[in-house]
Amino acid sequence: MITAEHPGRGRRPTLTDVAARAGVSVALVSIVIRDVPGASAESRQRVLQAADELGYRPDTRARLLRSSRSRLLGVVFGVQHAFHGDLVSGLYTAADAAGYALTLSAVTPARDEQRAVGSLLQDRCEALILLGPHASTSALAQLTERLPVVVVARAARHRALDVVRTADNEGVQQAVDHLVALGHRRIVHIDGGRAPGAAERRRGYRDAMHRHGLDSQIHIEAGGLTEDDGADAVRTLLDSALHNSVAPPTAIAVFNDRSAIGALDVLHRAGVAVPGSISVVGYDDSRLARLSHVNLTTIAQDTEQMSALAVARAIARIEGTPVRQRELVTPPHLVVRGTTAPMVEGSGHAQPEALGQARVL
Amino acid sequence: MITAEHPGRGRRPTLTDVAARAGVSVALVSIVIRDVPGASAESRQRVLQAADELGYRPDTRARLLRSSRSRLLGVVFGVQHAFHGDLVSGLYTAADAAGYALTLSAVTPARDEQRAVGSLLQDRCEALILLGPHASTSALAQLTERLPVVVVARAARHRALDVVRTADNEGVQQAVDHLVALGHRRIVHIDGGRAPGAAERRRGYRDAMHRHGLDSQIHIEAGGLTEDDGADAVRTLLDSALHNSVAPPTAIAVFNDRSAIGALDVLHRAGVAVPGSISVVGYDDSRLARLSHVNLTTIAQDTEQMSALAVARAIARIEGTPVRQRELVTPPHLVVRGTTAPMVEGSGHAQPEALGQARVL
DNA sequence: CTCCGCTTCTAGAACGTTCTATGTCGTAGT
DNA sequence: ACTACGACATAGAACGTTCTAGAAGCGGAG
Repeated sequence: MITAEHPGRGRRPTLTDVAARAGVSVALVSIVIRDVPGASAESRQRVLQAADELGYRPDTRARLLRSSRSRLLGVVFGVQHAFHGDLVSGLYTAADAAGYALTLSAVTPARDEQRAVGSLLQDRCEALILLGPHASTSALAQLTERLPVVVVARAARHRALDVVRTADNEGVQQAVDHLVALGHRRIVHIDGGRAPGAAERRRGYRDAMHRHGLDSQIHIEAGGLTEDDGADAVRTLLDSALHNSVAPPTAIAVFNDRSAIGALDVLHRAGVAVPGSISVVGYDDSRLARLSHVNLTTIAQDTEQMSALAVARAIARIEGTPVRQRELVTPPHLVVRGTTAPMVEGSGHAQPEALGQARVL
Repeated sequence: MITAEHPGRGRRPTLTDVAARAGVSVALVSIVIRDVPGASAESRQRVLQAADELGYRPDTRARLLRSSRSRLLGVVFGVQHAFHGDLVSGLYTAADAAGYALTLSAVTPARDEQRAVGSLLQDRCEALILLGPHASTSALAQLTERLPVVVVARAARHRALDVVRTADNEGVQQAVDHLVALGHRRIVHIDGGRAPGAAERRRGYRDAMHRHGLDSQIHIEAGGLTEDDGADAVRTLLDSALHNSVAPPTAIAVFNDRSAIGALDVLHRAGVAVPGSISVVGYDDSRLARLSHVNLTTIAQDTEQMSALAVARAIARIEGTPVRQRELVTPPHLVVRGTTAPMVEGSGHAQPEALGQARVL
């Protein structure tokens, strides 16, 4: 594919070089390279051969400079978040299909969002796609004065902002529905505290419990978004079951996978069988959840659809297509793995012998 | 920072606009914007104000087009690998400090390395930095005919390729040294099979054991790079300790963190105390290892130094600075966390009661 | 033979920068 | 008073591409 003809690294070949070698004008070479009508089959062939021999590659920057359109979407993502990685994958394919290209700009511990956005602004992007941005809604809104902005995986209510996110409440509802279908009734929610999305997931839990007539069973345990938060919450649950002789839950819907993993860890160490005695559902379908020894039933956000929507929306804005709502909410879906099972008779009752070790922790 | 003066999204302001508003020539504006000598304090002030009022941003592409130098480094990374994320972070800061900019190009399940590289080639990068590339060494070498190529975190022996990687053998040696210093003697290595770097880590294990006069204790258990591989290996170890009444190891040095986590999981479930009965060392210092409930002692690759070296090397090639070796090998370092502890008397001997549950798995 | 229309090709002007060369000051040296 | 010089400013050509307008060639209709 890459011909080794000209090993010299001196100057990269330009249209002029190709034109000279093929014995035609620069304009004609441009026509052939872009594969637009206006050249005979014969010269087309000749030009392509010359280009190949020289190892010619069009210079994107010069190309963009000339044409007012850049067909370029800027993407800001967190280099740490596995979830963003999935989204970026989807963005590439969606943009590709629409004939747009992507420029990535990473947020790292040493490179804040502002710099990431700044570098994209200089790059002639026609729109910005921001994955889970930390900036305030008003700061984001200000950006829209320069170019369309699509916020992904985060809520942001503003008339100028487009938002693509998952229906977090529905996700938790699905988790609860699943657990109820398995026969569970004492279902606890370990929440995400003040994390983005946490409020909505709490709401989803309450609604679902209510819908199933389980209002009396509603129990929200304070959690967070790290493994430790989940671990703490489960310790609290087990302790109160032990001391106050409260019946322990038979199922737990956790705010996210990380927290769920902390929860699982404590359950294992306490000798509580999962899913034998307690079923656990996470949220995110992160890589962690898929690990065979974790094998966590969880709620997946459809990253593919989200990125497709984000790209579509960005392009709609660029091209001035009228759109209905500013907020696109995709449905999440349940991924059943190994941490949920039908409730067996009696397993719902306190099992002192199984919970005995809980104090060790 | 971003003035809202001109909400119109029509045309982004150019040097000409700023020049007109400030009442000076385009060239002078260019001088001021680039902050090079050749403008009076007074007009500098006036130009900057005009630029700010218009919300002017230099157009990177036009800028690059004009100047032969692009000061741009192309980076190919896998969007899935947490490790690459760390490297990218480091690359940004290193490049920044050297006055270079980065263009990222991601490898995703649907976008192979060739495309990632191709897009960078069109972007006028002056050098390529490839993180853990999959392409064959000869394919990589061919690229060097066009521009300097630095391969990171992977071995590649070729006279035209620069390589930055970690001394994998030293890493395992440090792990063994640490364990020996804690009093351990029966130290097993769960290896990485045919994974890149596995052979060298095996070698490091053998050398270190030999250096400590523990040749008779050398025991390499077949592993791999996933959690399951580690789990399987530990099961084998425990089984053979039980059936053949072989003394079980008091410490395990595992190929990588993922495999170590699988190993830890099996140990926990088998009721073997870590680090009470068995110490475990991982490799990579991945995010997983740092999780509080995992808290794995591990070997860290110095991503910061690796990325600094990669950038430095790329720039050296670009600027024609002569360099000594083509291969830069950085030393890894031990990160002591909670899965290693001094060997206690007697803990090295078979503990049937502790291993009893191993068969359950 | 002229004129039209078609296809194929080309010259030359953009695009937004930077760079080179040159110009215009005012001040100081002879 | 003439030159010399530094500091500041500008005109205009690049960079590699695309785009607009038009030229050249050619076959066929009038």
